[in-house]
Amino acid sequence: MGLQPTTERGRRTRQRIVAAATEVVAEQGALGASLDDVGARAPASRGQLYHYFDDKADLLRSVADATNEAVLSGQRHLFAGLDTWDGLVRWTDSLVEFQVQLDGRGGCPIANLLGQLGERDEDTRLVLASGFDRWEAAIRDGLTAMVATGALRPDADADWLAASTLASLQGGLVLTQARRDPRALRRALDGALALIGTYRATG
Amino acid sequence: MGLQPTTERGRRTRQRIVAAATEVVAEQGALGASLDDVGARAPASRGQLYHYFDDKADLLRSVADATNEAVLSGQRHLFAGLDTWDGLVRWTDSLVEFQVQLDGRGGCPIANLLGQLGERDEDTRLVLASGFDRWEAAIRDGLTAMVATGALRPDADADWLAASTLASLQGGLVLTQARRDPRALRRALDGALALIGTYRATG
DNA sequence: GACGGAGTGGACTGCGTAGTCCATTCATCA
DNA sequence: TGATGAATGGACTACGCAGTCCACTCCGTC
Repeated sequence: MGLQPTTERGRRTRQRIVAAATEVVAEQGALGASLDDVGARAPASRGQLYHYFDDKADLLRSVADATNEAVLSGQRHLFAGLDTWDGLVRWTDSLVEFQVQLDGRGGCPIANLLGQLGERDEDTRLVLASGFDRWEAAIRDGLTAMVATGALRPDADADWLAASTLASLQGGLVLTQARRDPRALRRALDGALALIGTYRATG
Repeated sequence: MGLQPTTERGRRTRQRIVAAATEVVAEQGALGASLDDVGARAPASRGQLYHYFDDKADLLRSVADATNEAVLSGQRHLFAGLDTWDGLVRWTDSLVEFQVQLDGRGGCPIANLLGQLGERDEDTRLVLASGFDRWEAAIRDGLTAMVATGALRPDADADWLAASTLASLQGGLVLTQARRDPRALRRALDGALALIGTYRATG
């Protein structure tokens, strides 16, 4: 890891670089993003880039972390509602709506980075895996609460359902990106909802 | 598209180049694979590369096609059995077992290419989408047959279940790659099986 | 007001890469 | 056997890139 900034000014510069790099990487891919691009976007000079990061791989690790934050913070307000059936449905609706706005472009930024860097940099892979872990945990917490409140039957396995739901979401995003059609995500999430639905308490 | 070979010798050379490129791209990624690497692996000279392909993007389109073939032909013998519950289970077992052998590395080659090229080359995106289409069709055909034989209830929507199952598979592969743990795929596919299972005819 | 360390700017180097070019070889057929 | 077009080999060009280097500015402290 490069030098940590010790002043407020340095802190802002470093963060500006990471934000710019995250954007450029999302647009051009990790290998396609050049340090010249990042420097121009930030803006930041070569000296600044190498003052705060050891090399490009080090910068990309920070980009992975920032990407986790961007994806998860975009859903934070919906995670809280995952402890009710309606909240679960609203969350899926919101994910689909977001893909509609994007015209089915881009897929999941975390998964994209994983595909580009996962087999090339072990540290980056672990960062991205932790993003998925937090995502899955948010779903699991909601489902666990539903079991606790009796909204789901006690035999519902929240761990399994959460893992399976995140997989449906990720796969739905892959197919949506391939086809430029958010209905692929809709159908995948409907599958996940239907599976969870089989554990809804009757009455 | 570059020149099509007119002789048998040329045909073999072109195909040797595509096979080598497909390997190199799988290992290094699309942007990371250099034409020097491909030429060394085939082996083939610069002149040969540019005799059969317009440029690197053109070669990558053929790589996408070859990747589809490689992934789907590896499962062809299992697709035939997708018209029974046991065959469905065997198919999922085989996918998981394959990931165990790979140590959870690599993910889905089609999805990886999509992430790297899908937003940069529309033709390549369409090639990869057709790979997913064929994959989904194989699943759908099996489920449709199960409805026809009465193994699944008539109200089972084979289109939706096939789309949802492929999404679970793709998402399971993403999570498996992130965590280096094939159990992520196992749980995702168990979710897909459980959903299909809710439509099994009782008796 | 000068000292020192954090932060900055940007020229420069070396190398890997995509793509060009052309001379040469191979295979077929008259 | 010589003509022809496909196929081949490989040197070469132009350029973009990661990474280096160093002079310089900023700013708090004594």
